[in-house]
Amino acid sequence: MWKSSRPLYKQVANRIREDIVSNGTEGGEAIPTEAKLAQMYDVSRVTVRRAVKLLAEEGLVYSVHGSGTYVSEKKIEHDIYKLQGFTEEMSGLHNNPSNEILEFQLTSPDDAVRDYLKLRDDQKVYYVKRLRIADGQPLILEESYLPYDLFPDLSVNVMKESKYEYIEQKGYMINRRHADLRPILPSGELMELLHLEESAPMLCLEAYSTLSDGTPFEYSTVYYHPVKYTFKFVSEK
Amino acid sequence: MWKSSRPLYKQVANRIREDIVSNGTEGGEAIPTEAKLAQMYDVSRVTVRRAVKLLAEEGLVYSVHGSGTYVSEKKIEHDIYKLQGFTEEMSGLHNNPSNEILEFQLTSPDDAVRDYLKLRDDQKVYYVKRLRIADGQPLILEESYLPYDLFPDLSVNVMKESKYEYIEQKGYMINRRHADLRPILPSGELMELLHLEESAPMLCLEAYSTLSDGTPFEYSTVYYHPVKYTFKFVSEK
DNA sequence: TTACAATACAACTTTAATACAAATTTTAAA
DNA sequence: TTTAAAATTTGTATTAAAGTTGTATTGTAA
Repeated sequence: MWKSSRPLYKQVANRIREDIVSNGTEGGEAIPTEAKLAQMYDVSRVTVRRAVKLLAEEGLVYSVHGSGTYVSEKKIEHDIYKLQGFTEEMSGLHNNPSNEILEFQLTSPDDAVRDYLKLRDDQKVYYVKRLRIADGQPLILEESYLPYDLFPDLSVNVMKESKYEYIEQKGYMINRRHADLRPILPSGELMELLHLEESAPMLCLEAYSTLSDGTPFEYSTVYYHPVKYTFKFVSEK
Repeated sequence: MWKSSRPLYKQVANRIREDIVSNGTEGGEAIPTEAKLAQMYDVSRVTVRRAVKLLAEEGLVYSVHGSGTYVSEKKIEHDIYKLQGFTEEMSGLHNNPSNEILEFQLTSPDDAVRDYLKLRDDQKVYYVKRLRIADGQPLILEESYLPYDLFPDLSVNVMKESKYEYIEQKGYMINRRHADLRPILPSGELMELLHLEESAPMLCLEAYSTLSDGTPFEYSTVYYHPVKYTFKFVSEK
């Protein structure tokens, strides 16, 4: 039944792969348990495990201890840390980046922000307004609101560096970022800060981010330089 | 030929999601209580809670302690990571979608289009200009170029229905879409077609799509109604 | 020696069942 | 109208059983 020319676990891996495709198993769906696979292909569970491990290393499936083995979702590799770095890279302008902190204050949030961050009335937030600069040119204006209770030791120096790096160093697990992208016409202040000559339409991103337990930890509005930034992205089915 | 299924709580989440859509539950309306959902789907309340938590993380619903779980207010959102056609998107929102074909002709592409679609000089393309309408309101203007060689039997009727459905019915596998999103001010023609009163900035998407073998099969420019359409990212870590 | 099989057990997840706490909404009483 | 109690609903915790993956050990055949 089994050729001995190739390692058995590789043959099994190939059969599992074929079956996943031919059955049209969708992303997120579970494949049979290791015990069942062993029975189906008439091999030992050890061999099945080696085969599954191969497929997992390929990225086709992933195993969850105690739960099962699932077919991977075909997702865009989107690094939440680098949404801004992503666009900078696209424009080829990631030279000598820096952050200029325009405002940094502890304040009471307005209702909209309080709502997004799910805060009680007495909770305060940091309001940070910073200009992101590359090659001496202002490219991005960012306004962020961060709950004081989550980041009691937030400082200007932190915001000059990587915000997300700081958050993860504190042991928080970043989970999702919900963002809305919309076109706007720049205000006078915005034109001044980004050194805009003409009032060309530009992109504005409104986002709130959550930790793995669902707690919102940031609400931010980001304004992108109209000429130097277009959003490029690749979506896969 | 195996039974493969998602975890129970994911199935429940999907059923709840479907029921919200099929029942036409409006934003702000409550969904059944966890106890009722558990009874309806014949699962435990724990499972229902996990499912609801999933939907809450997605942003579809939100729960209020002691009160209930409610459907989030929703604009028409365009999830750009889901490579989804307009028809499918709208049918998910039960908005009675339709397409009005403004132009349909076989022509020789200009150099830019020929370059994107990797065509020889003698190859021709369909040029289709269509207005996409939901609930009687024009929402999207799309200009597409499709190679004649790939779709020799393309017709106006096809373009009145779902383009991507047609492509997949022909046995092609859609793979990627490379897109570039940028803000513009609408032209006079655009304002007229989309029934815009004021010259508000709007979004324009330029994209080319490829099949799984890498063949480009479409180049298109899409203009989105500025008020009714927002672009939504959900990035996960 | 190496690859595979067989077995046993550990660690973890899922689901269920139950009880109670906390917040909101409804109802009833004053 | 105001206040207080009751009912409803979501949030949290615990326990338990069954199922699945992870790990280790030993045996077997080429």
